[in-house]
Amino acid sequence: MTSNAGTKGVARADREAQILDVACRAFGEAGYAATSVADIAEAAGISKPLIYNYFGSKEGLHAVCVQHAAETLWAEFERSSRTDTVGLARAVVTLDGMFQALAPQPWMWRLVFDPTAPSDGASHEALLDYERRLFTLGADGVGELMRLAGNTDAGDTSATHAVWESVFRSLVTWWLDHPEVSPAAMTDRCIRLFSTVFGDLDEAARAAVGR
Amino acid sequence: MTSNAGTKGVARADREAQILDVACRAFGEAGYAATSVADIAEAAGISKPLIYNYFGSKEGLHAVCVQHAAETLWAEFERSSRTDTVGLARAVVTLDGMFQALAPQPWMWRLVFDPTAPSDGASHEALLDYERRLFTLGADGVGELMRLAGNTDAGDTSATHAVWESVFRSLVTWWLDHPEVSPAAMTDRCIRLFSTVFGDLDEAARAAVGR
DNA sequence: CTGTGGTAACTTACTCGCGAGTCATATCCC
DNA sequence: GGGATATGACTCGCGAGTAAGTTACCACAG
Repeated sequence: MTSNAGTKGVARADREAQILDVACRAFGEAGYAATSVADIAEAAGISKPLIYNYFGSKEGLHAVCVQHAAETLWAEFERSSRTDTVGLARAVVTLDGMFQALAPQPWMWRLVFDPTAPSDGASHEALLDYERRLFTLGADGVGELMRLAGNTDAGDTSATHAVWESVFRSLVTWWLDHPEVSPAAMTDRCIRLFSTVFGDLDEAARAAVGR
Repeated sequence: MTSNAGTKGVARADREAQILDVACRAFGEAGYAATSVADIAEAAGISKPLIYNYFGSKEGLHAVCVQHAAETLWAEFERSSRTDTVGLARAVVTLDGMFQALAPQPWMWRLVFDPTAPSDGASHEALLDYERRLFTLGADGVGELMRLAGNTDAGDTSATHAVWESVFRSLVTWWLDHPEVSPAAMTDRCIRLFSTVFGDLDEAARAAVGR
């Protein structure tokens, strides 16, 4: 009986890309802690040592996954931030962009907000860096709104920022838990919710996302 | 050298209570996954097998901890729900009660909302039961507000409920991350934030918590 | 009031499985 | 032949769970 070892004619770069793709899904769907390297190898149809050859360690592979996911999400946040909208309109635009970006690869979200991710090492650094950038973006928006509302207390602003990020996350998470809802329908829902809570939205909000 | 075995004159019930207390802190502060039974035994100044004698398994111990914590939090939610407040006033009362209940034992919160808790078994059942009860309570409040606002869409109500729970959780979490803020100061902060976002609060909200 | 047996409280020193990480080796292509 | 691609079969540590034995307390017989 012949061994299964030996090249299969797949170049390293291609194999790395394939492993990365499989790993992103696995880490994103099951979480870092619940995913073993053997799981990923099996899902990719290769053996465990190949992953170690190419990525060094489980954490090294995770770091690359996280960087990829963070870049994807960050690109979307940045794009939204460059529209000339403010306040709730800006929020709606950002949510709408995120729904569209996540539709083909919903696991990317949980990959970035994985509570079982390691709390040190390269992947942790990548996440911290992403969170810092995201924080700045969110803090700008919230800070301005608070100033407009006449509240300049630092603690209040900090807490409001935390609440806003949490609202954003819960809307995305709710959508991820209801996969039958299209991105457009979810954006409409967000507009309705904001209208219900804050009163009718500025026309700008609807216009910004083409409603 | 003599062995260390043998009773130390501590009755089973007392020892169980002591282990439970130590375990609640450990699970609540580090999370279920990151806490080993040996850690708990060491923190309690006893040996691992004693825990197995009394609680059967790590998960069995966790189940008792979770039940204890859920009962504590639930008692507080129920108490708040029996006040004759509605809308934002009710929210403020509930937050205020939770801050006061958590002040002497802040780890109880993360014990209940631990993302690394097991996803089956007795402790999972206890958490599901708690969440179901909590869900009903929250759904009532949110549903009524949505109806008053003229929105009866089931999906909208479901999403709003998710957002409200997330807002509640993020306010508590923010407070837990700022231990220098007293419960009373945090309640004041919540009142200010709600006022900033929704306009001035009904006097009822302030009166309900004695401001 | 003093042995004495039974039981509850307690520990030391293990087993066992799982998953991260490694080593030696095999096959293929140029 | 030599380097890139690949794998089977390991080691190793950690944490859950256990078997077997040790000590202190207590009820009761003498």
